[in-house]
Amino acid sequence: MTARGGTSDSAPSGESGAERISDAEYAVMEVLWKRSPQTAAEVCERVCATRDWSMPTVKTLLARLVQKGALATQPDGRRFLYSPLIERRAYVGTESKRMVDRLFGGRAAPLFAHLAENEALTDEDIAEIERLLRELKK
Amino acid sequence: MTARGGTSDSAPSGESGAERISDAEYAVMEVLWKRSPQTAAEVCERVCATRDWSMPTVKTLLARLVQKGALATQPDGRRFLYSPLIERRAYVGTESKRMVDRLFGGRAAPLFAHLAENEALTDEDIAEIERLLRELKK
DNA sequence: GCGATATGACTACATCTGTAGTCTGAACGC
DNA sequence: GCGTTCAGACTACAGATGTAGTCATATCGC
Repeated sequence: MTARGGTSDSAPSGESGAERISDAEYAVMEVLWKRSPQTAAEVCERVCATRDWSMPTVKTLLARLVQKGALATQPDGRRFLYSPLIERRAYVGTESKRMVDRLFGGRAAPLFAHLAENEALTDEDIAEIERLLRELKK
Repeated sequence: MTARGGTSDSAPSGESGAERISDAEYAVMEVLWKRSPQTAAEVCERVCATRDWSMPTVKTLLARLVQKGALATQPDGRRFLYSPLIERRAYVGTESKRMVDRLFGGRAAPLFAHLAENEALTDEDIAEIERLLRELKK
């Protein structure tokens, strides 16, 4: 939740460390969750045009993610191959829960009400949610 | 909305300004959404013990929120009475959507899948969501 | 083998956020 | 009226984040 806010106390994925992954860092993680390992240059190819970043920016973000324990490095000649150390689903789960806790006191129904009101639910979403609800009731 | 991260571009509630409300600032807004107008001292009474903050901290957060356009001030003698300029529901809606956009590509069903997996859905939530689904299908 | 180069290491700086201290003066209370 | 006090205004500082530049060097390629 984007309230951005520095000194938070949640782990990137609940594993180790206590740092958060920032928006910019998350964009880098997304690239590597899609495909890894990759080099810094490869990551930049995928993200620099859309985000209007330059290579030094990506390198900084990668280094910070390594520092935070979110990425692993594997030497490959003069460069590193970067791989995620946290799973996307774990990260997404933690962040989702954190937002629900923060904005909705941990309750999912109010969140759903909000999304429904704002027409953020497609017919597909509805069908999928109904399917999930059926499974939950088993 | 959590990835904390400074220079974001979303408005507190889509009204004016381009600043985000941080976690700490949000705690202050919550107090004033519950009851306003209130003075800085009153806000501190409600939040300083639980957050282990002192009065200067609250005053800073209030001033920043005023600067961001999220709070209005009404002189009352030597002090101000603070009131929200943005509605909680608007803020919560924006933040929810932002997170769904960011983590789930704007789709709500995957979010529910995550919450369901993590047992974040109570029986009450499920019943409520079903009710909302029924209304949506009308 | 050697010059070129890519890339990590390191640095820079502005802004935001978290937390709090200091000071002044208008309001307050006696 | 006057001393006191409270609270806004202002300041401070550390850490996080966004964005990027510089440099040294090991690897690369010829």
